[in-house]
Amino acid sequence: MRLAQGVEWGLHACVLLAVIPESAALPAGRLAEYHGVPAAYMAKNLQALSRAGIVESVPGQKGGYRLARPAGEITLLDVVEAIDGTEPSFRCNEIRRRGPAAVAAREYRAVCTIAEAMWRADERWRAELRAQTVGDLVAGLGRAVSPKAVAKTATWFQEVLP
Amino acid sequence: MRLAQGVEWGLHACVLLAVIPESAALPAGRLAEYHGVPAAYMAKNLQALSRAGIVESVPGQKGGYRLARPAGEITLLDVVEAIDGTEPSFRCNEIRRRGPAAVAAREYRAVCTIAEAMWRADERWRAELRAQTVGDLVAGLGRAVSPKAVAKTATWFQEVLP
DNA sequence: GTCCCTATACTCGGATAGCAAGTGTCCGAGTATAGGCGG
DNA sequence: CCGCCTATACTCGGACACTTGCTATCCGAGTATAGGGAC
Repeated sequence: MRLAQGVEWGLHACVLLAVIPESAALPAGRLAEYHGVPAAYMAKNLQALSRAGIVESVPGQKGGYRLARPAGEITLLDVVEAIDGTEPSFRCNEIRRRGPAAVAAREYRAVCTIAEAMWRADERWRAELRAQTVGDLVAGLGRAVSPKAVAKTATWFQEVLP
Repeated sequence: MRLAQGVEWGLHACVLLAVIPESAALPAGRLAEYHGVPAAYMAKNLQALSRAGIVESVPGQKGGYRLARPAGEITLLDVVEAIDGTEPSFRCNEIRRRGPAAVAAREYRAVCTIAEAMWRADERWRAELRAQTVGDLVAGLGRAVSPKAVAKTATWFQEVLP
């Protein structure tokens, strides 16, 4: 089970968008440049975030992307589901209804016990992601990233932000 | 993010192996037949379970597979990791170290905040799977599966078990 | 000097190839069994 | 009648094609900007 690569990029992009001035917008190319990833693919993932209403796009020259709502109201689950999809990781194919022990469909009222257990674990995973927001990540940034990196980022901002 | 198909089959297979007499062994072909799935692919997954020490194989004629230890000591996580692998769903590529804001490797002592959050969610998922055993599934089987299906399974057992 | 218009350059958005991993399959090595033979 | 031996048939185990979905890319539609011209 592997989460899509774009989830990592989407999360980093959201964090970066959360620390720029609220009125400014950062184009996909710049976001890709900052993270050292292919611009075209980063753009694709940003489109997914846009469709989900997490970021909003500003068209035209000097346009780009910015957060559609405060970072504290964007959960990690929002970002993950926007890029990776909402369906649970475990998909029940009801194989219990096949083979020699199969009985009439009427008999299968209770949900498959195995699927139930797997979906419960899935829900735990989602609950944890739902409990944390992009704002929390930004708040914890001070102790996690070195002052030098902060300074270089600030310099980069002055270059790309008008 | 999609869990491998084989996980579902492996779990169902373990449940079935848990309800047959302890000394008996069920070949891969029979397990596949019971669940209505391709025999060759079911065999592949059983091999993974065998490598992980969850089931043990009995070679030769009248051979097959049986649980390597009591069902109560086989967690769902054991089965999932045996088939789907043990690496976490989120893979951190350290993209923070790339691009114009990158600094010396020495500065990145703290783990990436985003990866930390994702891995914590992953651990919640694993903890939930670790808390439930194949034995628990078997215990809950009585209320989940209809008496008719139980009867048909018993009949099938009499055909395939010597 | 101010306002309006036009051309530009930049942006996003969706449609299009490439590749890796999961899915599905096959055949060979090994072993417990069943039958036959000899004592 | 009993024990041993051999041939058999069945099992698992690993190596080989194929398909789906993620990865990566490109080009067209749309818009705010910047510059120039008219008043």
